[in-house]
Amino acid sequence: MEKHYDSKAAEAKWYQIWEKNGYFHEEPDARAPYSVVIPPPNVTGILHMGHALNQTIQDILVRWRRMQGRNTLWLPGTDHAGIATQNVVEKALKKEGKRRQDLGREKFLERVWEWKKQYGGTIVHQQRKLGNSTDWRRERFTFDEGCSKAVAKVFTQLYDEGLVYKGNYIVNWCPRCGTALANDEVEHEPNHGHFWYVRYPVAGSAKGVAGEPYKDYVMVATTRPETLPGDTAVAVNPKDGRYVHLVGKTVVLPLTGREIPVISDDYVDREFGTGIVKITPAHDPNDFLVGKRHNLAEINIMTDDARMNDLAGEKYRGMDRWECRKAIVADLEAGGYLDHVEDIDNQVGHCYRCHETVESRLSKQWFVKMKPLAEPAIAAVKSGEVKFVPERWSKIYFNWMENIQDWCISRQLWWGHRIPAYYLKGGEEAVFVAETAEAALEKAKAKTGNASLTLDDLEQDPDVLDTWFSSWLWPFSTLGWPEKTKDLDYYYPTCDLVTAQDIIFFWVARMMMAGIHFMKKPPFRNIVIHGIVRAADGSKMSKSKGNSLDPLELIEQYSADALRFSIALITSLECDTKVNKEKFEIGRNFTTKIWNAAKFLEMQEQALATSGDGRTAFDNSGDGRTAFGQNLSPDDRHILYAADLACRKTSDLLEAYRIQDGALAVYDFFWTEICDGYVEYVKDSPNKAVSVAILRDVFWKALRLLHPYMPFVTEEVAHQLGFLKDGETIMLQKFPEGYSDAEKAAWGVTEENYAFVNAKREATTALRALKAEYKVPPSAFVKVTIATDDPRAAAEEASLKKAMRAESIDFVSSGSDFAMPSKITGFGTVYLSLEGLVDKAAEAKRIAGELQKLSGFIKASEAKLANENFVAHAPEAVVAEARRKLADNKEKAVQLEKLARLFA
RNA sequence: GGGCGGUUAGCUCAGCUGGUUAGAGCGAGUGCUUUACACGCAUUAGGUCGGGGGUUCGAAUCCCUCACCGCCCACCA
Repeated sequence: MEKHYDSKAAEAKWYQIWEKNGYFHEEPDARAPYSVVIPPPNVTGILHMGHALNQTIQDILVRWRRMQGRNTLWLPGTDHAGIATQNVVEKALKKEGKRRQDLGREKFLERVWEWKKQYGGTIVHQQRKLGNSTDWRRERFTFDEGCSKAVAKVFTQLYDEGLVYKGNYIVNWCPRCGTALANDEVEHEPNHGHFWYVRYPVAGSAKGVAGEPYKDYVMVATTRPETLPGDTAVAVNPKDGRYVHLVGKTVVLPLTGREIPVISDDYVDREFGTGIVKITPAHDPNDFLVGKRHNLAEINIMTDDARMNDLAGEKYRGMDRWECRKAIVADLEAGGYLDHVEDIDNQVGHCYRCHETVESRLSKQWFVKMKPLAEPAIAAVKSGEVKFVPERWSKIYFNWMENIQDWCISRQLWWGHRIPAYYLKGGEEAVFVAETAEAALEKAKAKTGNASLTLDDLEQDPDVLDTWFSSWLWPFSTLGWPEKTKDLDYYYPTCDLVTAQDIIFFWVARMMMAGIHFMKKPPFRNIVIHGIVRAADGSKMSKSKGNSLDPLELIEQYSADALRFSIALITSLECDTKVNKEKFEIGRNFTTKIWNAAKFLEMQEQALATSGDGRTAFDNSGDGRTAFGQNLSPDDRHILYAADLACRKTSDLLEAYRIQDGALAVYDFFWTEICDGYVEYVKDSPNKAVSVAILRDVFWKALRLLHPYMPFVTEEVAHQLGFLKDGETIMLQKFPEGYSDAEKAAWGVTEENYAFVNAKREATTALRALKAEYKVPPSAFVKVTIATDDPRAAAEEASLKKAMRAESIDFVSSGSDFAMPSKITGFGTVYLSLEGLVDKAAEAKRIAGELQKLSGFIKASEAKLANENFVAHAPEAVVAEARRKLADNKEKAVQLEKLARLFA
């Protein structure tokens, strides 16, 4: 093996082999399936830390299940991302001095498809760098032919069921993007604005004095004076004694002379502003609802790009909304209508894409009625059919689902699934919804009785559907729906959905609804929610802030395995993950450790080969284990026990989605048990051939346990060490399950032995600590005395001598008594003979401190044991443990007192 | 305003349904070029588990309350 591991070469080589050999791809068969669909990243996207986290978790689960023998599908793909993609292409056009309108719809869409062909694969290539074992042969795109068919079918079916409707509605409108935005797509931000207090004269009021043109008026406070021309009422609270007498009267709308009614409505907050609100149904969502309740006219005074239209009045027509605000305020002031202005802090909505201030606007949009879809989706989680991991997210899900609003699904874009609704040219009244234009034509003929209609007489709705309208079908549209395919039959419902908390509403909840409605089964069994990757200071990573880490750079610097393992180790499903670059050194260091340990094993085997022993004890057939013989040493049996434990633990933890704990378990097994523990033993093992064979066996187990976390280095090492031949892959090896009871019995692998060796190591640690405490150089050979009654102890003399760097070890019975510094361990009391000089005063002081601490513990334990209730109620094991601990501490105290006398 | 989390060692976090003297990694200190590995080995020091109350023989863990931090939803004309 080479001195250093070349991660780049290994990653490039193995990924290509895996993909080419079709290891990521399976076909339905008799085995149990394990399927996962990837949350499709935007086709415009580039890989960021969020993807790295999300996909690492999925790949760990997928590779683990595959090794368990499940028929595994991890389906990749991308999202066509309506606005984002259109923006990218429009930006490119702008550089050529063109707008999309200059090209026209057809040509523009061609441009977008061209763009997609050229750049759309970026993220898909980047994902390969992570080592994702996604089935690229089944890669899908939300705007491909199959997904588009599914979308048309779904829209049509929902329409036929009365769940899709077209309505006049107040929507959030982005004047720059020229499209409606869902509530979730509006970002509210604090704004320092103004409150303009405006007098609306009561109709018929007499002229007033100078500066107050009318005697009787109501005072309205508004933050948006530019919408004034659209007012169709002013409202007061019905319980507001100050104003009830006005209800039913009319006031004159300033600057227009139009008379509008005073109405009463609970919506008005008596405490806020003046308690009188101007009602502009066409430009405010709350006013819109008030208007509906009171049958008010809806006067839309703005154009699509937020300029004033004809209805705003001759003077303001064509002005942009902010200009108009200035003009109207000036005119109100000039006319004596403006009473005063106050500063106010409020929230203003912005477009999540372009950050333009959102305008509430009346328009015709398509909606999906959500209540009937939500109910069964709530029930599926309530019944436990679908589970959230961690469970607490179900609360958030319920909260949203139970208060669900209708979903505005139309978008005024060109890039997206065109709404399959058709109108007769020249009239918008009659709508024909069908999956194809031809089918719509048949409907039109039937409805109108006009058999001579042709496709030319129809025009399709110009709008497209919200991107999520294709994403919510992802778990089944990608498997072939609406066709009845084998894949659909076999892989649906999927098993786990892994995603971040931020798209529970956008995506997860909607997939639940669509899956249940169209497939009659929820789309997945477990919804695994992980946190968000944050910068070291806890803030969100963003390119503009410059605090984001680039996974590709991290791979370049530390390797893909390092990135994956580090992420797995530092990420808990419970909370967000804060990362900085240094965190990835954990994985990098671990990769190096694995490589070096492999080199050690190789060297040991080569040494055996030249000495004639060869690799006799190891046989890679079957599960790679063999009878190691009957006379294994305690250390041999110890590592076998540890390996057995690690296998069981890792599987159990992964089963519970405790990916972090699983990573820690394997890490600890490999580093602490194998490298720090067993490798040190193997170096001087009295029975090298057997010990090296055992090392080889547990090494192979460890590699397979690690493979889901670190696919590349495990594959490379498995081949380097000859665990696998050319043409084989670790990906498809069996995930290790631990040893059988028969094997463990034959080898004498027991928990007692495991504890015994741990105790032995504790004795070594204690001795080293004694050396350090008394400033004895670690390399110095010392005289050691161990007081113990364990009959197995003396047999460990050789290995202890080596580990302790002891010149001699005297084993004596436990009652013995020496005035030497000592430590009590599970192995016995370890004494260090101090032949050198020690600062007596300092030692006495230190010992006194320790004694004090110890007496505190002893007092506490004694009190505990004197407590009848404790003895009566606590489990026996706990009481026994307490007694033993007390005895230990008392013994320790006795030793310390002796030592104290020595230094006195 | 409604909802959900969090507060444990200098930092990032474990600690599952209450039970030894509360753990890990990083960081810090000290000592080691012992031929797998300084991306390493050995060793040491750091915490009255946010405050207060309660339940219990026993609370980081359960309950109440307060404080602070974060996120989500709805938003005030």
